[in-house]
Amino acid sequence: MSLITTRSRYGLRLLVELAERGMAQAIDLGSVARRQDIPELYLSKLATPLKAAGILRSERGAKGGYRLARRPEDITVLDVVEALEGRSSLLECTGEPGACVRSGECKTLPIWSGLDKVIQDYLRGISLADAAGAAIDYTI
Amino acid sequence: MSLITTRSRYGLRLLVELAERGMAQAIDLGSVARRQDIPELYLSKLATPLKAAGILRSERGAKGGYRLARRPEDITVLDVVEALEGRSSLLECTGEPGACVRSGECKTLPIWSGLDKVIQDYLRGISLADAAGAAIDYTI
DNA sequence: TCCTAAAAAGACCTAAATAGTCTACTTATG
DNA sequence: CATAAGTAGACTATTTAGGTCTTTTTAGGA
Repeated sequence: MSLITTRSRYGLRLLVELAERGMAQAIDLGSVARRQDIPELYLSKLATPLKAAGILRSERGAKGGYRLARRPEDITVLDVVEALEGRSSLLECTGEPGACVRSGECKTLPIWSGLDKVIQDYLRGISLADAAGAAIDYTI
Repeated sequence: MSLITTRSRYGLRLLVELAERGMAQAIDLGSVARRQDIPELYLSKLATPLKAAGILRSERGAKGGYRLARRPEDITVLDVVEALEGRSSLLECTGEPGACVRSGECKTLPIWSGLDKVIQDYLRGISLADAAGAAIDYTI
């Protein structure tokens, strides 16, 4: 239950690179892996859920590779994180109702739910197009 | 590198209960553990870093126990999370400068730094007094 | 048509973090 | 001085994260 693991971090770097290179041609993972210093076999495992989420399209065979399935403006960082971390919520107790028997009386649950919302709102507000653009200071 | 583990969740429940019961009398962990359904031995291990962080005070001997070291209004959820998770940042690559050799060129780093800030600002904005009060909807 | 480059799929492995337990010891109050 | 409490540290189990290996499938080009 880690919020941001290397899955999200590697995956986002892959997608930002694809966004930068445009959607015209398919790009093979090996070249991305080399440029980004990410193990190719590991990166290839991240591609599967990204395809399932409708973020990537793949083309097999020679001259094959990956390209974005949608425009960079239409893919948010939240889409990527959810596809790769495989859950919508960062906490068991806020995820499914009934996960915690105390949820009715628990005074801390709203705090974690609120945190969840803050995180999701932030990640939803950044698109791949934003990320691919010039270095932006999101901390302001 | 998990953002919110049972350490933070259990620890916050302990502190909220102490905040609710006031600072007048020391409260023993055993009774908190029973009411909150938390293994007492595990809870007792969380007390140590909370003491070190100046959040809890302990009193030994018969009629001993724990009480808050500061007023509930002056303890934020961020204080608690940092004391229990033992780190200030949720990501290696944003934590220490130089942790990632690519940080100069990395287009995704500012996104994670911004996330870090958003989370810290949120947690810093909630005090134990807030949490102990009536159920608040922090998601609004 | 065969060769090669690329994705697909799934088993497998290792290390680290998390959650929790056990035991022995120390301290303070009634 | 008995007892209820905290202190300290080793120990264990489970899960997750990170990464690797192998085989198969697909498509383009000489």
